Amino acid sequence: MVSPCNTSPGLTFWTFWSHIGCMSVGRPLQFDPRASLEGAMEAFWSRGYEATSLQDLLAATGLSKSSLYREFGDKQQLFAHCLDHYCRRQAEAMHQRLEHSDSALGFIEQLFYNIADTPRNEAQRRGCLLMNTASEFGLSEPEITDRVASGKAAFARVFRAAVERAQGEGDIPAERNSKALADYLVSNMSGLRNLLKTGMERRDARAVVATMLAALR
Amino acid sequence: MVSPCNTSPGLTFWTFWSHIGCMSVGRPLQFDPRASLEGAMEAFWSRGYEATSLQDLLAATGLSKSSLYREFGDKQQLFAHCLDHYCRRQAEAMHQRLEHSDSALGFIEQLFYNIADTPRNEAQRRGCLLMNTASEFGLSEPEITDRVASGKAAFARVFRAAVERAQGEGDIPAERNSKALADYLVSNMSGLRNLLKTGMERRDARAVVATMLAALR
DNA sequence: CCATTTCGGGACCATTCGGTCCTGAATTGG
DNA sequence: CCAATTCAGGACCGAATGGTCCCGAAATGG
Repeated sequence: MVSPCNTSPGLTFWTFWSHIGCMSVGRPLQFDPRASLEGAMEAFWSRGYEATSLQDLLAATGLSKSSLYREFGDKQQLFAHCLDHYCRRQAEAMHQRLEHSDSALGFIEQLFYNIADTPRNEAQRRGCLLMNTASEFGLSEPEITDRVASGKAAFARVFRAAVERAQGEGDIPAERNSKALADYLVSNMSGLRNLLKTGMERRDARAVVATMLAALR
Repeated sequence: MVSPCNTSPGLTFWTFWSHIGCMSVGRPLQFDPRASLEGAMEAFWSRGYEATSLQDLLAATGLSKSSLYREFGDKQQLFAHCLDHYCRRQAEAMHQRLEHSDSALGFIEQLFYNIADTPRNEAQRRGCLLMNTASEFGLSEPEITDRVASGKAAFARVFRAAVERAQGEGDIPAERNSKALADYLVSNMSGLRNLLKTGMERRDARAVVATMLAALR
């Protein structure tokens, strides 16, 4: 009986034997867990949870079935990891873009117009994995619902920071409730992306964005 | 060989023998096709397309497997009928409520606040079947995509009528583009309902609605 | 070179999937 | 009562589902 030592970054955990040290004997990982996770995320993002089969996941990750189960557990656990990864990645990217933008309102505007400009094909108009998940699962699976809630909160936090910076920059009235505006932006993000899935034209989408932005002033 | 005569209202079709007349010999329908369709619609509405099994549909319709297939065809055809039925029913109900409302803007406000007030449980926060479908299928299945597009158009039409009436009543500036506002309302309907699926509190949802309504003025 | 460890692939599992079809019962008009 | 018709239920189907497990191969530290 030896201290379990998993070399995978994401799933490593430490027992009370861990101070002994983790001797890496045996065959090392032959794949990049991050890349595999990313691949699975892409698959779920494109097709949703139910419609993504294990076959799809094997193809997307490049793993064998046994490797996938050993590394990520069952389908739902893998999905949970993908969702977390997506939210962290996406929220961080938004945060970065906000930081490097000289106008917070400009950041918001560009973000939404970029979404409105999404080309009209299936591969690109796949929505937001987080809100897709909210739509598919709703409040049915607590395991998922919790992650969706915290993911949504992460997005809202970035939006709120953007709103408050825009208020400091004089682009949004200071008396507006930044939390409500942040939720409003999340709502419109979801709504707009969903509308794009109905096949809406680019110019119509841009008109919706313009209308939505008017509420910020 | 006799002229096929289907007593079901939804699926009746006429051959070139139909002028002979449709003699209703044999055992008549033992179920109400409308009620069965409604039941199937409820099931799809609650669980989505993929997650709803034939077993679920049999339970929801009260039909035997053979009856269901004879009456509605396969799962996807049944779903298409349910989606059409939902859009017709829902758009008509909205239209009625608009007609009987003395303020078009009030109609819009009440509609959205009612959504925001949806109790926080799984059964009630199941979103809008149309937008759920857009989310689940996206642009992948042409058969579905077309229906989603026309369903969305039906909703937008009601909203547009409401906006234009509100403009006539002086509640929305006449120079605002009613088509863009209508799409904006559809977008927010979808976004708000999706946000509710993340477990959002009632008061936060109402704050989002208030923000969204501000864009109309 | 060897003992140890974990790799990857696939055989195998029961279950469920959507879907077809057969059969006896039920209900009709004549 | 009979012939005609179509009902409802379930047996049955192949395929695919998510998931487990075994085994030879491979890569390690000593």
